[in-house]
Parts: sequence; structure tokens; C-alpha cells
Amino acid sequence: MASEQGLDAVRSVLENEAPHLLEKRETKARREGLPDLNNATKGKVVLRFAPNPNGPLSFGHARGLVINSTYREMYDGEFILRFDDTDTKVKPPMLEAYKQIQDETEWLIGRQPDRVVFASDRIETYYEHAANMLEQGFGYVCRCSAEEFKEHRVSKTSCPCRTQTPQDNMVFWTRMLNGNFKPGEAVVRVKTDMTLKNPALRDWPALRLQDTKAHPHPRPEIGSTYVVWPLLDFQSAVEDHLQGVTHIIRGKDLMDSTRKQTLLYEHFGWTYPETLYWGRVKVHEWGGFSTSQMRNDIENGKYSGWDDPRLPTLAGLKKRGTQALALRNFWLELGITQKDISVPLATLYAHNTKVIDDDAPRMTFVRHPVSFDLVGDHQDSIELPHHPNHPQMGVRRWNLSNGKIWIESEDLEKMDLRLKEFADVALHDREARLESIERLDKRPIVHWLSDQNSTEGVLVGTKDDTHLHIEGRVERHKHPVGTIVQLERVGYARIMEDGNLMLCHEELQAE
RNA sequence: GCUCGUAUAGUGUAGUGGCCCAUCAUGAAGGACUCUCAUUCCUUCGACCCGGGUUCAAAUCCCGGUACGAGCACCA
Repeated sequence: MASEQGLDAVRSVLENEAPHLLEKRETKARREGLPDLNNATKGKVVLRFAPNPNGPLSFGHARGLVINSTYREMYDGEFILRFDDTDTKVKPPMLEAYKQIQDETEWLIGRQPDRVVFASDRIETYYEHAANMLEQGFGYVCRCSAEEFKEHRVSKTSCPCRTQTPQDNMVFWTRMLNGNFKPGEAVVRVKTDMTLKNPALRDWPALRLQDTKAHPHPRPEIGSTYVVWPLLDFQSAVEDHLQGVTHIIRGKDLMDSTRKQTLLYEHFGWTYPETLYWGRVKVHEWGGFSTSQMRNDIENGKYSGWDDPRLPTLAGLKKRGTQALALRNFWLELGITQKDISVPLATLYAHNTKVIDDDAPRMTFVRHPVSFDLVGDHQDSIELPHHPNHPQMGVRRWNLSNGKIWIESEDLEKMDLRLKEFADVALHDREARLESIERLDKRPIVHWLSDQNSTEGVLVGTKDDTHLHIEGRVERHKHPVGTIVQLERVGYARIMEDGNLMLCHEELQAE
């Protein structure tokens, strides 16, 4: 009917016979941004992000920062940055990382955290809760070796220490604090249930001993002060409660941690925060990087530092010109699904391009340049816009009075070229003969450089795990260090401290 | 092995029983604009892991299978 009499005819029939069918269907709106939090009241939400400062922040850390701080904005709540620096041997903190992480946090989320907490400043507080736990009988000092306890965990049997009286436990606890035990000889456990289905939850360890003489804490004010240190599950659980954290959003690798901590909260009579998890994210182009592996590779010279652009650190990404907003948009788009995913860098680059293109002045870089002499009448100078879509950004003026120009060697295959914004030329030997100022035909348009307005320069970048190093001529400019420019026909680049250019989005041209 | 979790286009993502022959982005291909292989815009391509069940109705709920991931550290 619609095809024969038109839609209007159909409509009029419906109006008469079934008007309700014409009512606008309410289409499900695609959800914008992050989903609502459970049990969240505006103004009362407290979130935290708790990295170990054993190195600067990496790409993956950005997720925790972005998601948590975005919820802070959504609910007008509080965001805590907490340094979980309670291990001095396996993953020892790095002193410089404390400040760097705070700086990077501010860079990424655009504001300072509402609170900054150092776990290593709060050891006495954790002790109080440990003592409390022992006195109340839901914790005990276990003097079994790790191997011995493992057998108990597997066989669902209690170890001999489990039935000690609170008094005995307090005696052992004091001896732990006094350094009468060596690391490995005693540990404080939370009494749960040795028959729990999940073996990970059975009487889990809460505090242990560390040889802080041999491995002092890197913060000088802490150093070797303490020998008893809380483990993550205990420290984090107690601190979350003390700080009034209402929502925890973290990796699903910590799901069992939530269960362990919930058991502890039950003992203390506390209510566990709402918890959300995200799955693992891999980037196609990056293998597995661990903080300790990166540290090794930096020390042995494989990478130039934490800001080596080949590294998935925030510092490395920043050096390549990745914008904080692009990173935020990227993580917000992924959301908080529990799926394990693998994303290509192209996705991050797409976000970055959107952020930078409007503000990126155009510049010219001629790779593998070949010089030509202009032959024919031409003006002494030309003007080029800084940005084709934004005339208000002004123009750059090139001087052509010495008649010498540079062209990319890759463009020489064609003899007839259009020098962008200038003239049609024909190449012969090292001469570029002017054929027309007006564009007359469809010959390819190439970028080029006036000799007087360019210097030798280097374009660097990365290709997989190697450096890209392209010699060429770079246009003279007055942009400050750090400016993101667009090298026409080449790509976006960041102006570096040494005056060279760093490609923002690796890929193309394996040279 | 035990425990837990997840499965929607190439890659991500929306979707919590009917508005879904499935959203949005990215990607790829084509096109418009442009004196950049940029930006912007348009078009096209492409998916509900498998098998049962519940229901008038299932991507959505249940069960089973499969796949992938994580935890079972005196690391975080």
C-alpha cells in the first residue's frame, strides 16, 4: 500500500483505525557514559585508586584513575589516591614514583585527588587492628612454614596454631613486633573456615615479617622502622573502612580479594563497599610489560627511561603526544565490563586525532630530501595557512628568493608535480621548471620546502619495539616545545626538547 | 586439580523478556569536500559461542557444554 499510494495514505488510514500505532515509539537511548553506581548518593561517594609506587604509572593504571575519578565527578564525591607501599622486597616502592604518580594523576584526571594516603605512614593503625583481631579471637599468629600451611589449606585441616588462645596469640604478636621471629617464621592469619569451597579464602595471611634491615623501605622516614607489615588484603580492607570508601572499582583478578576482605569485615562488624570489576585489557601491539621487567630493561639500557616512547607508561605516551583527554575518552569508551579484551592502538590514536587535530598547526617535514632549483618566474615568497580550517590561526611565510627547494625522494617517480599551495612544476635533473602558478591539471600534489625556511632535522618514532629515525628537512617554526603539529602528508608529531620531531601515532613507513 | 568470572560485527561497546531482521564507535571499502595520504561529511560491509529448557514472546531468564581469563603467594 505504501508503495502504491504513498506513506501519507497509510498514515491517514492508521489515524482513523488505529491511532495508537502512530504514537512515537520510545526508542531505547544508548547509554551515555558510565553506568550508575549501586547505592550511590550524590555527595556521599568515596572512591580510591591504590597503586604500588614501584614505578611510574602505566597505561593500565590510567583505567583505574579515569574510571574512579569520573565517578567522583558524576557523584560529586571524593577521590583518594592511596599508595599501597607495604612490600619492601618483592615489589619494593621507588622513592621518585610517589611524586611522579601524583603529577601524572593530576595530568590525567585534570585535578588533584581529594586525599592522598600513604599506607607506609599508617602501619601503627594496622597494628591496632591486628591486635584487636587477635584479642577478639578471629585471627591468630601462625608459625607454620608456607609449605606446611599449604598442606593444611589443600587438605582442609586446621594447623596447630589455629587453636591458640587470644592470650597466647598476643604473646606471639608482641614477639613478632619485637623482632624475635625471622621473616617466614610467623604470620598473622585471619580465621575464616578451613573447609571453605574456595581454597584461596582459607585462613588467609594478614600480616607478615620483612627483613627491613636488608630491604629497608625506600622512604627515609620509614626505612627499617618496622619488621611487621600488613599484606594487601588486610591493609587495603582496613584502610578502605577507615577512609570511608563506599565503592571499589578494580580488576577482576582481585575478586577473591574482595571475598577475603568481606570475611574480615564480617569479623569486625563492618559493611563492605560496593564493588565493581573490570577484566584484563591487552593492547595488540604491546606484549606483556611488567613494572619490574621495564625497570630491568631501563637499567640495562634497552630503554632510555620510563618515558621511552616504546614503553606503555603514561610518561611514554605523553612524550609521544598522547593527550590526557584522549586517554580518558579511550578508557571511558571501554567502560567496566568484566570481559578480557584486546584493543588495537588505532583506537587510542583515533581518540587522540580527534583531540589534537583542531589545534595542531600544519607544518612540513620532507623525508629523505632532494634539492631542486626553481627555474622560471615566480614570486619571492608565498604564504601558507597554519591550519586549513582555521584561518584565524594565521599564516607562515616562505622565502623563495634563492630559488632552492626540497622534495621527498619518494615523490620523484612522477616528473610532473604540483608543489602544494604554489605551482605546477616539471622535474629535470635537479631543476624544477615552473609550468604554472595556477593548478592546470590533475598532477599529484606534494609537500615541499623552501631551502631558506628549513633546516636539517630528524623525525623519530617507534615501530614495534624499535626506533624509527628519519632524516629530513624540517620547516622553521616558532612553536614551543611540546606543541603537537601535523606534518602534512606524514602525520602528527610532537616538538621535542632537542628540536626534533616525535611521531605521535606510530604505524606507517617502515624506513 | 579446586574456586571464581566472562562470552554481541575484524576490534571495542549499548542492550537486564516484547520497542532488536540489534546501538554507537573504531576498522575496511567507496564517495563528497579539500592545492595534505589530515580534518569534516555521506554510503557500504559486518555480530547475539553451541545445545536444550521456561515463555504467547529470549541477545536478555534457567540448565548443560565449549572457549577464554583470573585466583588458590609470608606480591600488589
